[in-house]
Amino acid sequence: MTKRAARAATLTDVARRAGASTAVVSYVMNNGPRPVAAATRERERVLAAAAELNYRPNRVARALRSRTTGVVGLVLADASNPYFGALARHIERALGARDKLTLTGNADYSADRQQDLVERFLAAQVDGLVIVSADGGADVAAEAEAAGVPAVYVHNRPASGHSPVVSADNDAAVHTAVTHLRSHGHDRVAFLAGPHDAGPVGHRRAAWESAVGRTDDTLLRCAYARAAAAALTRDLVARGAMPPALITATDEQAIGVLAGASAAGLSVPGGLAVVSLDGTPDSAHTAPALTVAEQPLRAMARRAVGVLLDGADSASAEAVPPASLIVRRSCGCGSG
Amino acid sequence: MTKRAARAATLTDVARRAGASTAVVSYVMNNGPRPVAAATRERERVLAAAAELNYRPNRVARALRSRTTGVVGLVLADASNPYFGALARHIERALGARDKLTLTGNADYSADRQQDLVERFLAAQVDGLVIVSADGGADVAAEAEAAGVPAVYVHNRPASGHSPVVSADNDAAVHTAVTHLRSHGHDRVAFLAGPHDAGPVGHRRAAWESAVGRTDDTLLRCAYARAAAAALTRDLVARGAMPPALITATDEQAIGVLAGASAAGLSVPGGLAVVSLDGTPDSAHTAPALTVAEQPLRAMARRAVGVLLDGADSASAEAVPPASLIVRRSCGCGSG
DNA sequence: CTGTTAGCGCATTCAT
DNA sequence: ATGAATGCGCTAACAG
Repeated sequence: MTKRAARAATLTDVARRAGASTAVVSYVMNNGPRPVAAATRERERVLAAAAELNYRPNRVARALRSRTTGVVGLVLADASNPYFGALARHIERALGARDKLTLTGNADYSADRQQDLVERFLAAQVDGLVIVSADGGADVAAEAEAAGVPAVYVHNRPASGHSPVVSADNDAAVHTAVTHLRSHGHDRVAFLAGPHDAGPVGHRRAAWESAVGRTDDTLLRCAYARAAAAALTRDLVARGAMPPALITATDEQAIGVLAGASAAGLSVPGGLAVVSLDGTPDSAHTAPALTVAEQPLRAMARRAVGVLLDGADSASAEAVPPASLIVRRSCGCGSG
Repeated sequence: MTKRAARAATLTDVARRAGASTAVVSYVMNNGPRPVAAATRERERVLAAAAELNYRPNRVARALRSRTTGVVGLVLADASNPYFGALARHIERALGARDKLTLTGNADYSADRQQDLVERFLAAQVDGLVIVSADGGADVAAEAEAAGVPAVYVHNRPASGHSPVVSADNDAAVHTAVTHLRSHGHDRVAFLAGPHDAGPVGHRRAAWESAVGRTDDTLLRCAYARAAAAALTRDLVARGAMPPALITATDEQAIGVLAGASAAGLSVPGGLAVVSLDGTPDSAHTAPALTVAEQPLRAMARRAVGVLLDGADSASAEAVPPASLIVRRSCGCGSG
């Protein structure tokens, strides 16, 4: 209780206390754009005054003047989904490394809410926008760019979009998964897709079709939710209709399948071999551990931030490597 | 490509186009604080001009003038941890319902990084701060309050802190878990604690001790990570030292235990009954599904936001209910 | 009911 | 090398 909550110190306060002008103090605080005599700077002057007053530059004022906030908006379909959550975490980290603050918003898979969030972020004068949506939605990046704000899509770009997009190599991932399951002697490899074939996850279903190269392998469908996949699995097991080898479009579904199999008394990988396609951290500690084609989320995040801040052809915009197969127990490998 | 990225329209632009003053336009945009003739407002005037120019109020300028940004800073230990991630999601939602934008930062369990984030958020003139740390750290809320910015701790408050804190009722949760396991006939109930007994999770270990009321029940320890718990479990099973009934301090550990048990061939709940104490969404779809004492994360988030924005005694600051037991299969209940 | 005007805190140009 | 003065876009007091 030394001091009552007083008005925060401003540049003017520091200047007065240091017996200097606001211009000089500004030059000192920003190391430029003009030189300041070392004596003025240190010797019982500017720096000292700033420290004594516990001066903290007001970024709002700075933003108004310099037309740049140092804040980037991150629009997510839903951070509760571990895939998006992990992506968000990497994006926030990459942004922080570039000295940007992250304004985060969840659209809950709603195109309207996504639109609203973008509107708010634009009003907040963000320096850029990273958009991670599940599928569909308006071309909000175009809207941002019309307002002079750069934007990047990650994971999914709406059909009508033309802005840069960073996505994983789904074809390679699916191909890898199919090949691995076949190496276990599975002639037929079923696929658990989403409810509709929209978006990049829907694309995986097409990749599976072309990878198996035949038309009689089983195509299963359910929502991208653990509970839905678990229910489907219990039902299939009860009807004796569960195929022996399965690729799931997402980790969420794979985890649901494992839960359903456990509840139905079906052993994995004994009675069912499973490979998933995201490779989020969650997949490493399921029972049994999931074999996955792991998407390089961190590389995707770094590339997205590079493209956003430096343009698509900058050196900082390193390429995204293909998914890599991580062999664990759910496919039948290992001492399971 | 209809228009090249031009300077965004300002209040002045709208005023000029509508043939009105900036004051009137401001009154219209904000519905106040003074009345405006309906004719001026609608009839081919202000609203029309704003729409034609695609006017979007600059919140930075507004913030500078009104000394309030409409942005709240959320400092997290680590959003990758599903417990914190779920909490963050609820907090963002509660903040959105109050028309606040959320600036999110992850401290990665580092006190230094947490300090740095708070500094940045304060410089960004946030209207408030929500701090979710694992344990320890400086009393950053006090620092914020010294700068005139309200702050709330969620989950954990550092020992030296005096700011409001919203936390779960750990004692009740642990007691519930112990009682349930005993009802399954388990005389002894082991506990898997964290590496040190710091923070609220450490508190759970003390609650367990008092709940079992004896000194010879097994106390296990490992890091709050799935991998650590899985490794510990494999080791214990290999040595034949795994107790038959176990309460884990966190869901992360419980999931690790399940993974370890699966890898080691130990059946749950057959050979080991497990109850966990967080109840994050993840716990519902493990194999087998986890019985948990579920923390009311959503209520905690709402209360935190209520306390932050309206003060601790406001009506909006509804109380946090105790944890509720969710019975699933890992304890031995159900048709497992 | 509406117009004019003075700052909010800072970066920067123009003088010195 | 430094100081004085201007304006970023907006809100709200102050005049009509």
